[in-house]
Amino acid sequence: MTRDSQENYHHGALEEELLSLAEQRLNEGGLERMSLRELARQAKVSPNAPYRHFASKADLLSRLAARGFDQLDEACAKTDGSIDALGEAYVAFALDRPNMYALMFGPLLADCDPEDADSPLAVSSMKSFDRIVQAAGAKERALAHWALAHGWVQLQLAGLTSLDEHGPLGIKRLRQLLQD
Amino acid sequence: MTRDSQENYHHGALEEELLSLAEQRLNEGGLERMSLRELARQAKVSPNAPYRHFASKADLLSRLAARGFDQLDEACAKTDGSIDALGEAYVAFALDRPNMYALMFGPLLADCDPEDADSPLAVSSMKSFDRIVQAAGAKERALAHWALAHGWVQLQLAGLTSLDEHGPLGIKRLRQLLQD
DNA sequence: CCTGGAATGTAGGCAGTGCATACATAGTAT
DNA sequence: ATACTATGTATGCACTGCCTACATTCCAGG
Repeated sequence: MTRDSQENYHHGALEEELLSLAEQRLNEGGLERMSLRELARQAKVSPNAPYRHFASKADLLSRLAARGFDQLDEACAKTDGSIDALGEAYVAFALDRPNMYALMFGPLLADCDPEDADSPLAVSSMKSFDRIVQAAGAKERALAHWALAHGWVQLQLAGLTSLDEHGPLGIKRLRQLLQD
Repeated sequence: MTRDSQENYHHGALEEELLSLAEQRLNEGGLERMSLRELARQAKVSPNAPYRHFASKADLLSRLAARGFDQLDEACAKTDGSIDALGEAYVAFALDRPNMYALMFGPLLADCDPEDADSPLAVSSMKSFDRIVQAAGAKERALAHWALAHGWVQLQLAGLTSLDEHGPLGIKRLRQLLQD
């Protein structure tokens, strides 16, 4: 190795930068076009360097999803804690970061769940769930509200809601429509 | 080419077999492990043969998703047409074919929607939507019911519902929980 | 019948990927 | 100073989607 390369042979904070780059790339482009090799390229590092910090690509994505749940929880923490306010913040977050939201509720979540309960993703997702439970008062009620918000988000992201001529719907309105 | 290969040089129904194999492989294994080349291998055909029937892998998957919507619609058609019965059938279908359901509501749906409205996927998904609208009586009401059912399915598939100690919830119960 | 084009298959190759193994270098505790 | 560990590089393998070129088969119009 040459002399001057000694100064940056070690990156110093590769793990953080990789996650940050991945998040950026996820929010702009999408999940399909993201590869470990390209992340390494952007971090100006060899193609295999990421493997010193992440066991696999799925591991990297799992960490990223955990970060997403943390951000979601942070956004929810800024509300007054009522179910409606929480629902608004939840939907706004998902619509603002559709790719991140898709990743968070992708196959990674279902896979990691049973295996080890203290993986970053399991921990962060549970924290989000706990907040919803607290706002709803009971687990079953929390599940119901979560299901409605989640489904509503998904339908909007899939473009299925372009047929409502009566302006944008809110969660409260959806709940009303469910009562007749 | 040798003499005996003349009899099966042309497969005859490659398109249908590829879709069928893909569906099978999707329902068993999952989407990640499915590759065009492997489908071609299973159909005993050259790696590039699929490209005579599908413009790309995404095209194949889009066709497969359309098939999924057709199957969903078929399952819904067997009910009495009430919202509750339709919801039950909907949820049962999704839980029975989780990977197919995930594909149907994956990025392909959002992508194809605006471009051309008569792609197989757009046509089949709209047909499903129309059935829900008819059962619900109005578009907005249909969207609300759809969102609840869809979200509930997703939460179950993600394994987030393992915390309900009070036995399995139904959609009707969920709707009750939303009313207080 | 036969013949020319369209449909459908094969052959080979390219760029890119995730990942395994082996090796080099930098930081750190003793 | 020296051993150890963390972090990076080099090389390579098997695989993928997809491109271009070529071969074979089917089928309609003379």
